[in-house]
Amino acid sequence: MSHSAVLSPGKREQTKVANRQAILNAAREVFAELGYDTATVRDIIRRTGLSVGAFYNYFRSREEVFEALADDGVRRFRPLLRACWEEAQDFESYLRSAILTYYDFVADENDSWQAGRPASERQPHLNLRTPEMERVFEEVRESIGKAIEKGGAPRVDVDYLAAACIAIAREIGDRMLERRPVDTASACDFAVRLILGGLPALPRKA
Amino acid sequence: MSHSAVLSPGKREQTKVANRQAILNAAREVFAELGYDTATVRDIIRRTGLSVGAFYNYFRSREEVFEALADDGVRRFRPLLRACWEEAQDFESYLRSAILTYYDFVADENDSWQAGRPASERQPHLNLRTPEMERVFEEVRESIGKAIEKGGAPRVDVDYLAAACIAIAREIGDRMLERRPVDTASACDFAVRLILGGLPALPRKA
Amino acid sequence: MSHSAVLSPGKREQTKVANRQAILNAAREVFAELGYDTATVRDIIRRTGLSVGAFYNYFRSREEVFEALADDGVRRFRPLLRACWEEAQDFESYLRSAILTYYDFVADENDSWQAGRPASERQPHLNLRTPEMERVFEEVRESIGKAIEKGGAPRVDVDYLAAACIAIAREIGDRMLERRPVDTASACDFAVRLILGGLPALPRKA
Amino acid sequence: MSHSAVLSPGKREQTKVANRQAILNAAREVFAELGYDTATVRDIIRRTGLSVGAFYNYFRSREEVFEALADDGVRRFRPLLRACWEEAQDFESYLRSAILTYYDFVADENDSWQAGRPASERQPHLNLRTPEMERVFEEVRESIGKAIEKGGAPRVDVDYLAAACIAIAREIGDRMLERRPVDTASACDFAVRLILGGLPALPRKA
DNA sequence: AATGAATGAGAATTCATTCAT
DNA sequence: AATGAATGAATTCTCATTCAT
Repeated sequence: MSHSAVLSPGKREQTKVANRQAILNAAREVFAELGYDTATVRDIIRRTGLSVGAFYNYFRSREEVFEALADDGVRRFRPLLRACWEEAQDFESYLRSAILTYYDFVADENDSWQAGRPASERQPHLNLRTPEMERVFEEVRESIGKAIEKGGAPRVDVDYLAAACIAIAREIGDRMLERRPVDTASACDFAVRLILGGLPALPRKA
Repeated sequence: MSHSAVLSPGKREQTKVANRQAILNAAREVFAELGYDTATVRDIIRRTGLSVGAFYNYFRSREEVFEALADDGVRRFRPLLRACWEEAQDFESYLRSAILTYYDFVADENDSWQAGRPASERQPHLNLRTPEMERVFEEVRESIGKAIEKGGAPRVDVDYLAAACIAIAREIGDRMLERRPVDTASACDFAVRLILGGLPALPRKA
Repeated sequence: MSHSAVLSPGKREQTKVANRQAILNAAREVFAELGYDTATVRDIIRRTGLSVGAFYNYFRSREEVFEALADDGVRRFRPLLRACWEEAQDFESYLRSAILTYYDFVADENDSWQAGRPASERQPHLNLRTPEMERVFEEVRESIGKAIEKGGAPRVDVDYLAAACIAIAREIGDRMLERRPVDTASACDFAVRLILGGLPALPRKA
Repeated sequence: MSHSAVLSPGKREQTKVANRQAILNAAREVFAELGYDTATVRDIIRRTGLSVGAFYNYFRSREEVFEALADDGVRRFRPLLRACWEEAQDFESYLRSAILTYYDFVADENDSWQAGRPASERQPHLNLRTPEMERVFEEVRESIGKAIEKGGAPRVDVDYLAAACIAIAREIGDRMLERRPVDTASACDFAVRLILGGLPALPRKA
């Protein structure tokens, strides 16, 4: 309902782009709510107000929409991440800006998913293991790997460390989204301190 | 023919309990290999030598077997975790023994899934996001929360911290299982040091 | 309706065989009435009183049932044709017995398709281009080829001749089935005379 | 772009009549290549450079285009056949000219379907059971019937005979098209001799 | 007229679950 | 209990046809 673009207003081209986007948005939602394998084409189009047939005008298969979704995510995220990399002076500053960028990104996505829907329908436990997010994470993992190698602690098990950083960032991120207000700054601070100094370095609560 | 559960040799005298266990084991395997949504009831019973009908004698639905699987995991894991708790002197010793216990547990599960199957059929990337493991993690999360509150850093954001510990332990655990030989001790060491002291505390590679 | 075997009577094995046969029969009918490409799985199972699912218990795909149908036809027809071959003294006697055998065969098939159905539902124009019949014809074509080469007119264009014999036999056969009573003997006589002596050799009508 | 039927060069100034003809031609091709049931409306219009919508300006349905195609075929063929009829002195001369006319006709159609396409894309087995050809055959059948009744062997089973003549002509015709070079004269000779004198009358090979 | 996106009925196939034996 | 055939709703995808532009 909320996305039904369709039918009358605007030029052909506009509708086309809008419909494609409506399907992508719906797919993002459905996938976050139902999980990758459970989400069906009908689940997706039901939210768009379009017909099954229309779906296949925009995407050749169920697979393809998830591919496109993933591409879409990285395409928007990659440049942000690259900027962090280029502006970073050391590992810490890179880590901090990368994680914050990620948290702002997901907070934003989350907002747009939840937007315009009654509190009763809010999805508290969005599944962040979307194909979109997986791609974003591959991106992050790689850049953390490079940052570690370049920046400082070279004799450490980089594979384990990158995996752990991702895990921390992702998990704290999930929790962050469940709190109100969503506070990306302090979540980021927590994650960075944990990675850099462990338990003793964590911020004390008031 | 018609009245005994035959087919796989050595399962000749399956009692009711044994059949139930056979289904659980098969389900664990199938789920680890195929993933929750992809695994079908027929995939499961095929490995047991039982019939579809028999499946429904032991479990009311496909759902239920996964529920039971989860219960089964915790039932076996909980006592081990409780022992850690009771023997622990401080947060560090608890953390170390809890994580090691978890790593030994999954390494073991993994072994038994892979046992008796040709190297060519080994599943390198078992899916550890089984319902079983999710429950085990809830258990761990809770105990970490309690340990933190009791043991040391009281003014820290416990929810974030427990989540991060879990994330680290789990992710490092996943990576550990993909290496040969599977080295639970050093994986545990890595995880504990990261949690307690962050990057500077990590073990250096030779 | 007419074929619904199903459900209660008889042993499991009996039902199984009967159902498989019911599907084959229904497929033969449907294909004869609707043509190969138009016939759907639902068309077939509708006549059996079975469910879609049951169809896939017996045949792995829509393709497979048509394969099986074709096999089934040849399997029954081939031995009859072989007998003609072995008993034939010359090309004429072979031709005559082969064509008669074929006419008896299709008359029989036709009977069983039409059996037990009200006159109003009789299908006057059954499509004999079923996969079944195509196979039968390949069989016949080959044997005519061999008979020609062996039996007599060696310097003739065998490929053209065999094709023409088949065409004559098939087409006269089609017409024969539309007449009442179905008279295989005189249809066969007509075809054989035409092939062996052309127009002048044809039987005069009373 | 938006107002002229473009795409294939040389079709720039398509009038209504020309578009209609373009669709018919495309349909003939597509049907010969793909078969009646497999050919889709989109297959057809793709070759014309027109749009789906345009198709429905010229034909009310997929059915209708095949109807029209059939009509088109007879409309072109009927006068040729009538000429044969009028010039024929006896049954033999009629038969010979009618069959030759038919062979020239199909050889021609076949040429135009294959024209301007690389040898690699040649369709060796064009489907001659098009609605167009079916109509042509009805035409031929009828005229053969009349020729027989008028010309000579009156006491023969005309229905069987006409059917057989058609069958021979058609089948030999199919084979003829698969040979190189396409030799309509000798194919016609073969068919006529077979009809008029049977096996003994056939031409001997060199 | 021409365009091509939208529609939705219908196709093949899968699979959890039931039930007669 | 055990068996496995039967069921039918649900899935992905296709395609003739309609209709707003």
